[in-house]
Amino acid sequence: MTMQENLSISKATVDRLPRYYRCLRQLTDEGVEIASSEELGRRLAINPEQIRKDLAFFGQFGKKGVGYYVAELKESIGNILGLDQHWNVAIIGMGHLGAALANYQGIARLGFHLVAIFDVNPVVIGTRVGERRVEDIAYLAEIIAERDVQIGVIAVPAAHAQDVADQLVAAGIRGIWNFAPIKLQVPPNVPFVSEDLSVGLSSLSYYLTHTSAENEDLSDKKLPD
Amino acid sequence: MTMQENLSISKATVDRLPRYYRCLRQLTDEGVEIASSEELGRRLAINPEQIRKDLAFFGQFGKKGVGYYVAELKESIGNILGLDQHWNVAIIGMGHLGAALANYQGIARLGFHLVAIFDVNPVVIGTRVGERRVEDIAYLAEIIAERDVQIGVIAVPAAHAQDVADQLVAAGIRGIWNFAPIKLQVPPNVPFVSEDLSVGLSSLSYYLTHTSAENEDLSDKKLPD
DNA sequence: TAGATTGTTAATCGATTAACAATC
DNA sequence: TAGATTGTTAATCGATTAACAATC
Repeated sequence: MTMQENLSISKATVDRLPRYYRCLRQLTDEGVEIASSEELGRRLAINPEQIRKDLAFFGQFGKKGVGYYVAELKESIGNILGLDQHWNVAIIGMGHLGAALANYQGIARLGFHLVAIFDVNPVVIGTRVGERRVEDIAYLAEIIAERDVQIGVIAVPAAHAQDVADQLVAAGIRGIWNFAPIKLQVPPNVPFVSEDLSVGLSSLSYYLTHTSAENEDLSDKKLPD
Repeated sequence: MTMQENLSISKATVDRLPRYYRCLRQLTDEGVEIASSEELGRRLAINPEQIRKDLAFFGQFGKKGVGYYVAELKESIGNILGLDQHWNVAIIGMGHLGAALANYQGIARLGFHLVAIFDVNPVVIGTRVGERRVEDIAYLAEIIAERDVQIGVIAVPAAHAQDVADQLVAAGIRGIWNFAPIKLQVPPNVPFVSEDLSVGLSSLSYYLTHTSAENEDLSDKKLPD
């Protein structure tokens, strides 16, 4: 994922927040009510100091000598990430990747609402993915306005990605989650995050090639489930 | 994607190599024979100095006063990434994500060979994905040995990911590309790269929440096509 | 030759880690 | 109170950027 930071919070810090959030959810599920930065660090393989530092950018969430109240911290980080807001999402491109994203539980689990799906292929248009109908991309602007879509997910071939991005921007989208391996050009007020899966596989190849019997542990890109 | 570096090449550098490689491919397709670090930097939105620095870790690939011969540099970076080697890949889990990965052109385009697909679901076992038959995960070890699989791709639900990883390791897998949002525990000699898509979407939410009219440009995770 | 661009060293910048006073 | 753990400042470490000599 790529994103240029603003304010003074580094991208590294922002990228760790979702991981803290997920961990706190798990702790909630396990019935754990209090966790120290040490415990969080153990579970995430992140330095406790790092965690405390990251959190300190946003406020004071812990109790000295005690730790963090899991429910409280989860709520706070959720708010920092904006997960308490109502985000309507549209996916553009119903190829295999688009379909996987449309069915990806993680999106709904984080509270995002998939409200529109688009494709250009007449064979695909009109079919259903989950409970949603695939719309003709010709009606992109119209439907985005109608359904108040804030986030567009680009899952079209690289050759069409910039065009789709332009259309999304023209339609008033607020942010883009891009899966096409191109350098997206969008106005500075439209944040976007790009994912490039091939980087992960290629770098794995690199590590396989360069580590005979060395110790490995590469882990920190991203993960659906 | 996450990976702990070895030797002295930083993960940041390794993660940029695939991007250089893709750019050089595009230049090849465009018939461009020579490119300067400046030109590469423009196309990738990376500092020319950064590019020269990254390449310098591996050797001297350019010609002073001239630039880089595209074909040569592409070949060199391909070799550094180990893309010249023959990698056999198996995907475990034929849910929507697994199916998307099985159909993901990027894998084949980089020269990886998808030689096995596994699932537990009897309904899915025996069906075909592309030209491959989905195998019963019960035969994982057997088939991995038979087909000489080096790379395992974990696309099963988080709850089963560690179990699958253990099986892969026992079967003698050399590296793992993991899509489950868990902290994988594997022996130090088995490199792995983890992808967590939800990080990208959550951080987009963060940037949308924290940048009213600021300028944005988040870009550097990963991207399929 | 003059101009361009690399490879590499030095300077800067930023992120991570260590240390510790504050305090629950 | 004594022990634990935070929040935060200082120290370290590493990565990026700038500068420039080498040279095509």
